[in-house]
Amino acid sequence: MTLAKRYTIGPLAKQAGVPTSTIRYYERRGLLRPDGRSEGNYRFYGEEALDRLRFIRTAQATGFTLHDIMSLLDLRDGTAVPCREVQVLIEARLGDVAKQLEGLQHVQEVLHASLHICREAEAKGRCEVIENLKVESAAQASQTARRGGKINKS
Amino acid sequence: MTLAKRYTIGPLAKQAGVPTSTIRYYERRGLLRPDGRSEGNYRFYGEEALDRLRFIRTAQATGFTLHDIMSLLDLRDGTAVPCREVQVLIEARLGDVAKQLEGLQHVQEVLHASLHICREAEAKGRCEVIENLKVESAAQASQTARRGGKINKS
DNA sequence: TGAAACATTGAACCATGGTTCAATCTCGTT
DNA sequence: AACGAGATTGAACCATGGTTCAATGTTTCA
Repeated sequence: MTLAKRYTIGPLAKQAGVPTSTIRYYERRGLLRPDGRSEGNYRFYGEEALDRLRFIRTAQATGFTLHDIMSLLDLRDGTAVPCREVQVLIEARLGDVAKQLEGLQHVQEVLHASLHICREAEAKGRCEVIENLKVESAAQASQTARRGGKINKS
Repeated sequence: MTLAKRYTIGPLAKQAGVPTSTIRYYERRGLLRPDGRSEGNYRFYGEEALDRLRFIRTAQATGFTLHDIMSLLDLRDGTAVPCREVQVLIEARLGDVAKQLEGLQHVQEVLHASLHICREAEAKGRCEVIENLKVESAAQASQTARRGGKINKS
């Protein structure tokens, strides 16, 4: 059997690249429980905690809210989740993700176009990007980007 | 000359698809001033206000913060348009968007795979989705996305 | 003239995702 | 034993992007 490494909160935080305060916050939010407590009441964590933290950060970076992430983690943990329900959840997620992808791709196009125009205009001393954004914005009935979380200045 | 239409805040809000409270909020934040006030102190707006609102919503949907949007609007309003600054903003946003796209695509793959496995497992009465998610998350280093604004549930 | 619908204000409130603080405890080292 | 680094707690604080409220004023239409 593998002799499990034990992190206290500091080292874990360092490994994961987040402040300890954030880890405690996640714990408050129910996303990450320490494996246990030491003699002197220090939290300790194993490798999975690191996994979990990375999972959280990744999911967050892709626009899931902490709440969503909780569900995902529940799935991962297999917390009494029958296959059917899992499928429903995953399908819902996939729908969301597809929408987000579409939205983002459109955004990317608009930005690319704007940048291009801006660069060209620079030579002529006249910036038309703004006009462009204006037009594009008028052209869109109304877009939706469902969410997005603020993440640490990397 | 074109007889300018005058919106009061309500109709403007309806046209733009945002609550009036949001329009007042934008005003507080310095993003949108009414063209003037009526006899009875009602705000009134012209067509440009609508443009401006749509611009704001679009820019927001593309992940700019209200603060960034202010800059963009200032640029748009300014006679002299510093193209360089616009470019910097856009480039930053493009970087973010690219990262988000990558992340989302990965998530999509993972979810697809999970769904597939889940469906197969269903036949065998055993759900292995969880293990899969676990593995996938471990495979990722650590992502960063700079920001993202929450936008109205459409 | 009166009611309904809409607008005004400032201030308080909300959710999200955290950070900061003060006072206290524990650990590892010398 | 003592020092510093690191951990503990709950509570307060922060920024962002809004929403809600109460009390009051304005418009519109019958």
